[in-house]
Amino acid sequence: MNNMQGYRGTRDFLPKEWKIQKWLFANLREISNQYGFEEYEAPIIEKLELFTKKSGDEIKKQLFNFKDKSGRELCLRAELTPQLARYIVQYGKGLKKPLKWYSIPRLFRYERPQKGRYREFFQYNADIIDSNLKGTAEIINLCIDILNNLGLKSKDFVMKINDREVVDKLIKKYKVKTEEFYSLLDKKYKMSEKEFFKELDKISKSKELKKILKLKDKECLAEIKKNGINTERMEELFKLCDEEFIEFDLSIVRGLAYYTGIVFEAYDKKGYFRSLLGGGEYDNLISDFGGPKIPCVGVGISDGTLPLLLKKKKLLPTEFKNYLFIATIGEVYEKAGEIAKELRAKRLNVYLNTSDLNISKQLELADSLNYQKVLIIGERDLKKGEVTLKDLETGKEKKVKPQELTEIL
RNA sequence: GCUGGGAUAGUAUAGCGGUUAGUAUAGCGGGUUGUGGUCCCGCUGACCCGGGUUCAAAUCCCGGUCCCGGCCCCA
Repeated sequence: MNNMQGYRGTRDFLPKEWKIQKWLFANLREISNQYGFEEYEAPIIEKLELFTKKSGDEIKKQLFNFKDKSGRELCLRAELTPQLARYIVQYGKGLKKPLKWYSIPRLFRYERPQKGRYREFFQYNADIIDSNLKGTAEIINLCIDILNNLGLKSKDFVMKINDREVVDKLIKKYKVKTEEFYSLLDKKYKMSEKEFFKELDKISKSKELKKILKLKDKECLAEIKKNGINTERMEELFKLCDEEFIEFDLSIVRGLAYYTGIVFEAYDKKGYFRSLLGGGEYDNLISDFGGPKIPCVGVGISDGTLPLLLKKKKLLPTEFKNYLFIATIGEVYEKAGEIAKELRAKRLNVYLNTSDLNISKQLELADSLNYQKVLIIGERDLKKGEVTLKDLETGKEKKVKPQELTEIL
């Protein structure tokens, strides 16, 4: 074919695709604002050190890193949280807390592209700096609201919640190896139940633990409590969230080291896709970056999986209406320009024909661009002091005087 | 890092050793030079690259490149 394709793992957003992207962002912003979260931004380029600090040099394999002309080690940001941590360390002293902040960064990861995974992607982030259990509930409710607002209901997704502290207590009580146990939990849904318990048998012979892992949701939590482990925070959290959407699930552990308490992930109910979003409480990140110890909670929603589910559920918008298209016939451009200027002064969406297309072609163009109305300004009519206003949906049209337009439209 | 599949017009596809490389859709032009959507006609437009096998390759073989999946990982 050709070698004009874009770079591996990136996506090209023509107006058609970008409109959907913007629609998604608009939803995220709307709900975030409703929850009183403030938007912020951060540089796409950062010092490499900021990303290797917490995750070690290993992470370099997954980063787009490079040197600037003075030899400084830099990279394209692969996540937002370290930048947020940097902001808090750098500017946090002067900011009243708690902070409820969100952002929709473009992120870059050097990894193999897969379904719903790209090398360049967007990931909505919302965090509460200086948070508590109520804050965690607020973030979870925010996420549920976002998904609801996009048209996803409780039959479509479930918010799975776990508490890392509970997992850690299980690990201690049943004397299993932390890494092995986490890794097994994480893989729970990737294997059959039989396989899972066969694997579990290799790392623990405990009948109690086995029983816990056989149970689900509330029953699982109750069983854990019965075995003397404190599950109070989970119970409190359940009171603060909408039960319709949430579920306790021990297998939600999240990969990263920085989560310390409650963690959560939303999944489509059919289990077609990877997680739709994920987040949790992190208490040590700010201090790890040299700041004070501040409990935080955050969530990330990337544009990898979520649009796949929305598409499957036919929830992506297909039509974006524009308002007024001004078509011209003959030498009327000056007058058309004046009219456009007046209407635009009213903040209306006005497309002014600048082409030499004939009226048929202009109407076709207006139609394909989804304009609701066309104002036809023709030489012949204009001599009579008239223009034609046509409704593209109904096909009806009427003659009006140019000076009436600002009233009518 | 490990693996499976694939590559034909802008897009989606048919063809599976000999085809004027077919179809749909989009684009452009016309039917209709002051009226779009429907309809009709026309035009533009493609076999990823390199090598091999063969009288003959889009088709078979080898290598490359790229794409799409899965595993690992997933902040």
